[in-house]
Amino acid sequence: MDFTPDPERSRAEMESIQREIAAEATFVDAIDLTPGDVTEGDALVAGVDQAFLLDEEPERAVSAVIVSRGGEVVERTHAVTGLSIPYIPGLLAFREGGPILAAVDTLDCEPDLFLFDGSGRIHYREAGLATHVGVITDTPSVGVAKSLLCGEPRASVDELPEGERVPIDGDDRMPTDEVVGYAYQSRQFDSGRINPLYVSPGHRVSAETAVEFVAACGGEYKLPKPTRRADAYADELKREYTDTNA
DNA sequence: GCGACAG
DNA sequence: ATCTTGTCGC
Repeated sequence: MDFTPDPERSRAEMESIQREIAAEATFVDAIDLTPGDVTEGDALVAGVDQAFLLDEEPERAVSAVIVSRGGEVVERTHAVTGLSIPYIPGLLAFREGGPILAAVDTLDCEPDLFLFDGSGRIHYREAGLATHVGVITDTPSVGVAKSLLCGEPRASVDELPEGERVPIDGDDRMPTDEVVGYAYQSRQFDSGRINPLYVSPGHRVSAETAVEFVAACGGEYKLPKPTRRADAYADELKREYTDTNA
């Protein structure tokens, strides 16, 4: 089945495709590597993020991918792609999925795990960006979002101590009651007012393991290092493509 | 009609 | 996501 994000689809078709993707997705561990392998340096982890050129017609996206192993960057690549549909909550993958795949396709290596910025199973149809791209590439993937799309934290997420996590249960807007992800406080300074990350399975990883992987990636900031690096790289590229054309 | 809503 | 410098607070 071809799940390539086609922006020309009608909204109903996109939603239908997402249900098919969710059916194909695996929300249990189906990966050889463990979070420990990330720490030990035996896993190739790819961080993916984007920056946008919105003052153009059509708008363009700069998709950046940085692959590291044991904290060392081993490859980085990117793609600049035209965007055809606006951002619609729940349909993010149809706007950004194609551009991301364009960048991933230019990769020389084959990552063992992808970290996407956005949701995975924490999605109305359990098919967020991380799940969509994870299923298409059939590669283990994790979604790392900075805010919650849907689902209900089992407990208050305010003043969550560093390193702690709170399960996110599926709510009435979702087709499941299971734990679809975790609120995870990667960094916390003095008083607890920093929002946690919302980590969810993309494909071939369980919610529990997804958080462990994010924790194993480390980093001195809120975002896991692979994501932060991709973030910085995307911004750097954006500056380049802003003043020039090619 | 009202509220909620990844990036 | 993006527009944007300095600034309030620990």
